[in-house]
Amino acid sequence: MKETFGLIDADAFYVSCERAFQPALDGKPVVVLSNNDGNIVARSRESKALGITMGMPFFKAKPIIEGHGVTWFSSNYTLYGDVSRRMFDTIGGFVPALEHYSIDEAFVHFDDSGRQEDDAHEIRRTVRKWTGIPVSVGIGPTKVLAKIAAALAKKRPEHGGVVDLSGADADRYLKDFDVGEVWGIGPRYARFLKSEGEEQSEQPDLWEASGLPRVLGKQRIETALELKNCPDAWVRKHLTIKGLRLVWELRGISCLPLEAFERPRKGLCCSRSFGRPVTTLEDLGQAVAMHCARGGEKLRRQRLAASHLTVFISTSRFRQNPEEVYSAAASWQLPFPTSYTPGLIAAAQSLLERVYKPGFVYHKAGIFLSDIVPDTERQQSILAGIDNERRVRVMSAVDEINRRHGRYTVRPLAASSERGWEMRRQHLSPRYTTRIDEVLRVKAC
DNA sequence: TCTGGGGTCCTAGGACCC
DNA sequence: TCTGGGGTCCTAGGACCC
Repeated sequence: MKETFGLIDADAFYVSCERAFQPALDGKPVVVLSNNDGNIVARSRESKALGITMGMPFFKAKPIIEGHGVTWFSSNYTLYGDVSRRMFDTIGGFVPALEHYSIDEAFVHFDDSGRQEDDAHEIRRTVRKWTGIPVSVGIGPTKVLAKIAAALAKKRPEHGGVVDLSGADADRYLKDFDVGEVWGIGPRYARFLKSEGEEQSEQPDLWEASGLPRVLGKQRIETALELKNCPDAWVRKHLTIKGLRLVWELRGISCLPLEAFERPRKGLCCSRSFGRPVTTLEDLGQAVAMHCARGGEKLRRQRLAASHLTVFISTSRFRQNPEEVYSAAASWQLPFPTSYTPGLIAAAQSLLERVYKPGFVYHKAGIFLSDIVPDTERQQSILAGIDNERRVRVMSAVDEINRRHGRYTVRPLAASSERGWEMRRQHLSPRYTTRIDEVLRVKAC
C-alpha cells in the first residue's frame, strides 16, 4: 500500500504563539530568547530580514534589536506547550494518524483519497483560525521528502504554504535543495559531503554507476539530488546506517515509519545555567535540589521511576583560561527505582560533594535520571520501606498543590531560599493560559 | 557583563568469556 | 615459540534532531 506522509510545521512557532495573544505584533520584527535570555531561538520573518540569525547570542543581537525596535520575549514554555497541544488536537481531527514529533511539528498520514493537497490547505486554514498559528505543510511518499517539501513551502510563499513531492517531478526540487538542509545531514556531514574528500574517490567503480558530475576528477555532493544518487555502500560507510536510510527515503522508499505512539523515554535530564556565577557548594546544592524536585515531578507525572542518578556541574565553556575550566559528573545506582523527591535530593547531595571543587566559577548544574521503568512495574524492595505508601501520598499532595497554585508553591527545604542564581527572564509574556488573573480580556463589539 | 535545554541513535573499542 | 575466533556487554564519543 502506498503511504502518503505529511509534515505540518509551525512558522516561527514561539514568535507565532506570542503574536497569537498580541496581534498588533503581526508584520513587525519579533524574537524569542532561550532560557536565561541567552540566545535567539525564534525569529519572525521581519527579524530574519534584519540579519538576526538562529542561535545568535542575545548580547550580539542587541544592537540590531535596539536599533530597529525589535520586540523580544523570554521563553514562556508553559504557554508554548499549551498552544502546541491545541494545534495537535486540531490537526488530529483531519488525519487518520499523527506523530507528535516536536513542540511545533507533526508528521501525519493522509487518507489515500488522492486529495492530500486539498486536505493540507484545509488543515492550514483551520489551525490558523482555531489557534492563531500559521503552519506550512509538506507532502511526500516518505518522511524525509515530506520534511523537504515543508521547507520548500516555507521558503517559497508562491506555493501557498503547501508543497507536494509525491509526484514524479520531485527531482526538479531536489536538484536545487542544499544537501546541508536535508533532515539528518548536520554541519559535519554537510562539510564532509561538500568537501573534495580524497576518500570519496577510493572506489571508482561505485562512482561509475552513480552518474554524479565529477569535479576535477573528484566528487562533491552539494544537493539533495546528488545525495539521492550516491552508491549505497559508500553512504553506508561514511554516513552509517542512518545515512543509508535517509538516502533510500530520498528515493521514495519509506524506511522511517510514522510513530503514532510515544515510546517510553530512556532518560530524563534537568539542567540550567545560572543567572549569575556560582562558587559555593551550598548554592550548587540548592540548584541541584531544585533539579531533583523538577525531575521527580516529571517522573511522577508520567508514572515513571528511575534507578540511576547522575549529577553534573561545569564552568562556562567559553572561558579561555584552561585553569578556569572544570566539569565533572558522578552517578549512583539507587537501590530501587524511585520518583520520591527527598530521596533523589539526598543521593544528589552526596554525589555533588564528590564532584565539587572549590575555587571555580560554576556556570551550570544538572541531573540526569536513567534506568527508567513504569511505576507499576517497579520492583518492590524491602529497602523501599514500609512507609512507601506514605511517600507516594505526600508526593501526590505536593504535585496537586503545585498544579493548582503554580509551580514550586511547595518545594524542598533544600531548594528554598532565593539566592539569585535562578534564570534570567526579563521579558516574560503574561501567563495567558495558566493564570486566571493574566488571561486575555476580550471586548465584545 | 551577557553564549539554552532538552533528547535519540550509532559506532568503535575495551573488558571479559569460552 | 606459537599468540584463535568467536561472542556479549558496557562506555565514551560523535553525529544528529528541535
